[in-house]
Amino acid sequence: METYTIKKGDSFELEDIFECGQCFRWNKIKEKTYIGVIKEGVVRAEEHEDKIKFTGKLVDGYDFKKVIRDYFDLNTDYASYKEILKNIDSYMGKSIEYGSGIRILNQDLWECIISFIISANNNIPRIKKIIENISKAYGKKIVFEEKEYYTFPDSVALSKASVEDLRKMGLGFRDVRVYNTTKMIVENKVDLENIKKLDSTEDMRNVLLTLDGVGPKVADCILLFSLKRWDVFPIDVWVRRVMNDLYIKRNDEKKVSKKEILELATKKYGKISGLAQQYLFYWKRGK
DNA sequence: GTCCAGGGAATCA
DNA sequence: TGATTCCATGGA
Repeated sequence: METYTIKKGDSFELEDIFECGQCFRWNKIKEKTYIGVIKEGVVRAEEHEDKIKFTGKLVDGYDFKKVIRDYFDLNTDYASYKEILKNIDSYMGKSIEYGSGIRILNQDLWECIISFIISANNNIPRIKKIIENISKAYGKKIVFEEKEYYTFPDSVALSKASVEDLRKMGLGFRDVRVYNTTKMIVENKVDLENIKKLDSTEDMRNVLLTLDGVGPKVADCILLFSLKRWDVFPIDVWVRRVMNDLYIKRNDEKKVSKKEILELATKKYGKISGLAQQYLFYWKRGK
C-alpha cells in the first residue's frame, strides 16, 4: 500500500476528470472518492478541501508517485491553457467554468485502443460493463483493501480469447474488430512502442487507422487520451450537436459534415483543440 | 415497439 | 470523395 498527496489547485476535480468520458475504469465509491484500475494497479483517489490523496497498490516495479504524476498529467499547467481558451468566446468560457477541474489523463495505449473500439455506437455504462467483463475474464487479480480488482489484460492474454469468447463479454458486433486488432498487435503487424516514437500526429493517426475498428473518431480519442496529442478534435454525436447548436446552426445537425466541424474547430482552438473538445463535450453531455 | 448510444466498414454513386 | 446502410446489445 502506497500513498501520495498533492495540493488541490484550481484545475483538479475528481468528478470532472472521471465523468467527462475519457476513461471507463473509475467508479465513485462515496462522495469525493473514486477507485480505479489502471495498467499499473489499483488506485483510490480522495478529494479533501485543499488536497488530493492517492492510495494504491501497484504490481511490482512501479514508482507510485511517478505513475500518479504521469497518469493525472500533473506536470501540465492547465490554468494557462484555460486562459487562452476563455478568450476565444463566451461559450468556451462557460464550458470551462462548468468543467474547470478537467485534466486529460495519460492512459495506457493498448487499453485505450481496445476501449475505444468498444465505444463505437455504444453508451458509456455499457462500455464500462464490457471492459469490466473482459478484465475479470482475462486480466490479473489484485486484492486491494480486501476487495478484488482485475487489471485490463495485456494483448497476449486477450489474444487467448476467440471471437465467440469475446461475444460472451457483451461486445456485440465489435467482437471481430477487437479480435482482429488484438491479433495484429500480438503478431507485431502494428508496433505500439513504435507509434509512440513517431513525431507527427498525422503519422500516428495513419498507423492507428490500419487497426480494425479504428476509424477517425476512435483514432482521435486514442491520440488525445493516450498519446498526448492535443491538436486533434474527436467528433462524435455530442460534439457534432454542440458545435451545430453554438456555431453552425443547421436545422438538421446530421447534415453537418465532419469536415466542416473540424475546420471550424481547428481555426478556433488550434493546437489545443482536444482540450477544448473535452470541455465542450462534458458541458453538453452533463455531469 | 421504437429510438438511441463517444462509429466503422462495406457498398454504391 | 461522399452518402447510405448494417452491425449486437441493453436501457429509456
